[in-house]
Amino acid sequence: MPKGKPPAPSKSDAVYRVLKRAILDQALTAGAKLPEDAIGEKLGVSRTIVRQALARLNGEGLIELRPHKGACVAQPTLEDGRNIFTVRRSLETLVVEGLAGRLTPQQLHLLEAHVEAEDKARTEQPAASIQLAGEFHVLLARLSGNDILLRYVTELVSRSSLILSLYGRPHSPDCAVSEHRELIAALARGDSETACGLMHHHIEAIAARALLTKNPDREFHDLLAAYAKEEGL
Amino acid sequence: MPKGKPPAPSKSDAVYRVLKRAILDQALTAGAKLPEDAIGEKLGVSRTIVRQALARLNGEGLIELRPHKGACVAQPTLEDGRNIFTVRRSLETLVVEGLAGRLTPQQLHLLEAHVEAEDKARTEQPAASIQLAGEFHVLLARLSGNDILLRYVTELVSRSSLILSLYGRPHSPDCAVSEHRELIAALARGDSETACGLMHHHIEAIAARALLTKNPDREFHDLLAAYAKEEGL
DNA sequence: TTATGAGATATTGCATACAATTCTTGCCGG
DNA sequence: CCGGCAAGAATTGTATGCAATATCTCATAA
Repeated sequence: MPKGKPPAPSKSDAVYRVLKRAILDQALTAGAKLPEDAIGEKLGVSRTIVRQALARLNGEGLIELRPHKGACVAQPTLEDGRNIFTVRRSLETLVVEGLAGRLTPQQLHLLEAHVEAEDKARTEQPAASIQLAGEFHVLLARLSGNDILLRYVTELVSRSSLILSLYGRPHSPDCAVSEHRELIAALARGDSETACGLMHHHIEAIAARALLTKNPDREFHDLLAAYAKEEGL
Repeated sequence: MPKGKPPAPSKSDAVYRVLKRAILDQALTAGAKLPEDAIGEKLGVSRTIVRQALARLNGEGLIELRPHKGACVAQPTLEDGRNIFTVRRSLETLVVEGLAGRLTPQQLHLLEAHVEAEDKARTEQPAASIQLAGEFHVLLARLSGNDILLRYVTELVSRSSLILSLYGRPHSPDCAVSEHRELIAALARGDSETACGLMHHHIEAIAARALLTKNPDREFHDLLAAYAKEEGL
């Protein structure tokens, strides 16, 4: 029986997951300060643990870690946003390219069930909708069987949520469920060409929705922020 | 003068760089144990610092971090190797796609100077040759101006070194300098199509050289290792 | 009123001490 | 001679304390 061991539910991991979820749910909005002490006290662990979690989140680009100034939820610039979606487009196209025509019936069922859940959430609980949409892309990457690819896609999807919260229209569903359905259909019939094209445009559509710059001042703000960062301010 | 501040020469970073270099230079061969205490003593820092560096290296896939059992240099499986090169091919093609025809004369000169250094090192100090070949790819990614892309390519190039050391023919130059030259030429004349094709095949060639399985037993070994890992052994 | 600067406060950087777990060694029984 | 077991050693996981740095407060002077 392939049981392995319960993967050592380390405290650091727990804190990491809590913070990540809080960020993705926008309970912690972009730019929010993340003092080690306060977090540790709230969660009942020492600063050591919190520090590890923060370091990991920093590595994944979800928070920024300025020396002697503490951590805060990352505020990706518009350029970061564009870059993230550029890489996402490339990698997720690679995912579907490897998946077309190679999905087992079980895997197809998994995907369809997920999309159905998305559809249901879309009307019943719009909050979870965003999360589910992201998880669809992660699920696709997982099915590719390529762990490295999975890791990068997961990271990029997470960061996309930040982008959306900063520049997207509030509460806009970031993925159209219909596009997910079309994609699954193309994958099922092994039409790699169409599937890649669909994913390509799907990501473009997400990027378009996410990079709306709901606030015109934001561009200016980012421009300044970029210069400020170069000067270490 | 855009000076910024001296980027806070944190001790953790220093240890991280030392260990990373040691791994990439194969001073620490794959599978080598990395006891926190010993490293800390050697480098004159506390375990706290070493731990941070190890966590970061773990995040980048250069070491493995087994709970309560310590860290060791990662031993990527052949499948990991294939996955890494698959993603590299996709991302580095994206790099040249964005670079074709957009390189300034200064940037072109930088690339040519680098290749020249590679060529010189190829005969004079074959050890540095491998490192320089990797840095060429990182340099290209940097010129793309896409920070996310740069981060991923850097990571993948590093991990490729590990793959090469495990499965490649010893001391084989992992990049043909001539291929780098052709690529630069295509980029200079803005021939995106050709440049992408060249990069595509270049990565394929690297993968072929890196995944030779110089030792036939290795496949078997990896197979066992994969199963063992599932059982938590 | 505004700008400046010194002191106070808060937060991070780092090292050390202790607890928990795993690995080693040597003994004992079969 | 071999296998199992228990005590000890070694190594990692976590918490805490001190030092260094940044931030804030507020008084003082132009």
